[in-house]
Amino acid sequence: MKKTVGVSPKVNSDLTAKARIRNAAFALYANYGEDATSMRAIAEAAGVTVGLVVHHFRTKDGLREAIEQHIVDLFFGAIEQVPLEGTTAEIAAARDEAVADMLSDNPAVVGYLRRALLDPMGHRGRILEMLTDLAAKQVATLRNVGVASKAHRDSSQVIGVMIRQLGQLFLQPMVDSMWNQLAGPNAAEDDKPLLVVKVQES
Amino acid sequence: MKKTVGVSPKVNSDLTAKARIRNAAFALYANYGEDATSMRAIAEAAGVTVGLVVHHFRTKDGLREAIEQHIVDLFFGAIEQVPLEGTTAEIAAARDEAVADMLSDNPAVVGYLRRALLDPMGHRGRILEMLTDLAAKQVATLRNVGVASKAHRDSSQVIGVMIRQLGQLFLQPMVDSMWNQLAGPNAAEDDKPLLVVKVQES
DNA sequence: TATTCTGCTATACGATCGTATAGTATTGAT
DNA sequence: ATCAATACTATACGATCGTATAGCAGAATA
Repeated sequence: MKKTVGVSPKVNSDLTAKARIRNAAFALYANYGEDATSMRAIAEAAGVTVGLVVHHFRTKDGLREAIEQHIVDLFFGAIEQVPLEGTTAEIAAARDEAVADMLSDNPAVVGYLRRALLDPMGHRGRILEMLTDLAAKQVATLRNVGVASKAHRDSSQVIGVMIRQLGQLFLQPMVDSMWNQLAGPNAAEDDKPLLVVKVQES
Repeated sequence: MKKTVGVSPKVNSDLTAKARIRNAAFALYANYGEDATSMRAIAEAAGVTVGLVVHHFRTKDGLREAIEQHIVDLFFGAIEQVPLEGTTAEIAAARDEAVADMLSDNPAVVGYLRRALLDPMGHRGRILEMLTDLAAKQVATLRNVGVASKAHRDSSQVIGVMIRQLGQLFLQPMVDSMWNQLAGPNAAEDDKPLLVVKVQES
C-alpha cells in the first residue's frame, strides 16, 4: 500500500475511489459532524455505493481513523517541510506559518478539529492526543537543535502553539454570525472586530 | 450502567414532570449533544415514558425550543436582577459578574452553548440569535440610562461581551485535555496556563 | 487459457430512531 | 357525584441507521 504523505493537489477525478471516499467523508464530517453523516451520504458524495465504503474501511470507526491519520499527516507534512536553519525563534515562526498555510488550504481540517476538540464527551477518536504529541515533539526538536526559550515550561509552550493556531479559527464562526446579525450582511467587512486568543503563564 | 448526568435528584423531586423532562434533556444535550440523545434516553433520565415526553413537547424540535427558551430566561434573569445604579461601567461590570455567576451555577448552559454556537451548520435552533438580541438590548439599555462608552461601536461591544464571557469557557476543555496529557493528572493545578480570549477593534 | 484476486454493486437484516395512536389513571370543576 | 380535561403508559409503525453477505466484472497471475 502506498502512502501519500505529501499533499498532492489533485482533483477528485484523478484519485482512487478509496481516497475519494475518505475525502468525501472528511468534508461531510467537517461540515455536519460524524453523527449527522450517514455511510450512504458518504457513498453518494463519493460517487460509489455503501458496500464499497465498507469494503475499504470496514466500519465507520475505521473511516474516522483514516481521516484522523490523514489530518496528522497534513500537520506533519507542513512542519516537516520547513528547514532547520536560522535561530530557534525563526524556525518556530516558519513552522507556525507553514501550519497556518496548510490550515487555510484545508478548511476541512479546521472544521473537523473544531468539532472533535470542543466535544470532549462525544468525540470517540484520538486526534487531540495525536496532535498534542506531534506538537510536543516539535518543541523537543527545537530544544535539541538550538536553545529553546526557557521562559516557558515545555507544556505551556505546546499548549500555546496549538491554542494560538486553532483557537481563533474555532471561535471565528461565532463572531461572524453575530457580526452578520448585528451589522447586516453588507456592512463594511473591515469594521468587524478581531478575535485574539492566547495563553498566559499563570 | 445507569449514569445520571447533571441534575441532582433532590432538586428534581419537587419539580413537575414536564420540568424534569426538560432538565434531563438539557443535561443530556449539554453532555452528549442533541443528535446523540434519544427521546427514550431522555424519558429514562426523567423517570417517565417516551409517550409523556411527546405529550408535553410534541416533537424533538419542541423540546429544543423549550430548552433554548429556558437558557434565554436564565440569561435574562441574571441580567435583570442587577440594579441600574452607579456608573455605566459599574452596571456593565455587575452584569458581567451576574452572568458569570449564572454560568458557573448552570454548567449545562455552557455545554449546550458550546455545541450550539460552534456548530453553525448542524445546529437547527436559534439560540445564538436570541442571545445576541438580548446582549444588544443590554447595551441599548445602558445607553438609555447613562452614557454608554462611545469608544466602541455598539456591535463590537455586544460581540465583545459575549466572546469574553463564553469564548474562554468554550476553549477551556481543550486546554485541560492537553494539560492532563502533557503534565500528567497530578501536576500542580496552578501551573496550568491561563486562557485569554478577547476582541479588538480592527 | 484457467484461476485467483480485487474493486465494486445489490440487497437484506436487525437495531434504533422519532412519532402516532389507543387506552388508563388522576385531577378539577360543577 | 359526574364528567371532562389533563397526566401518563403501552405498543406499534415506518424510516433510517451501520453492517453483513452474496455475486459480478475485469485485471493479475500462472
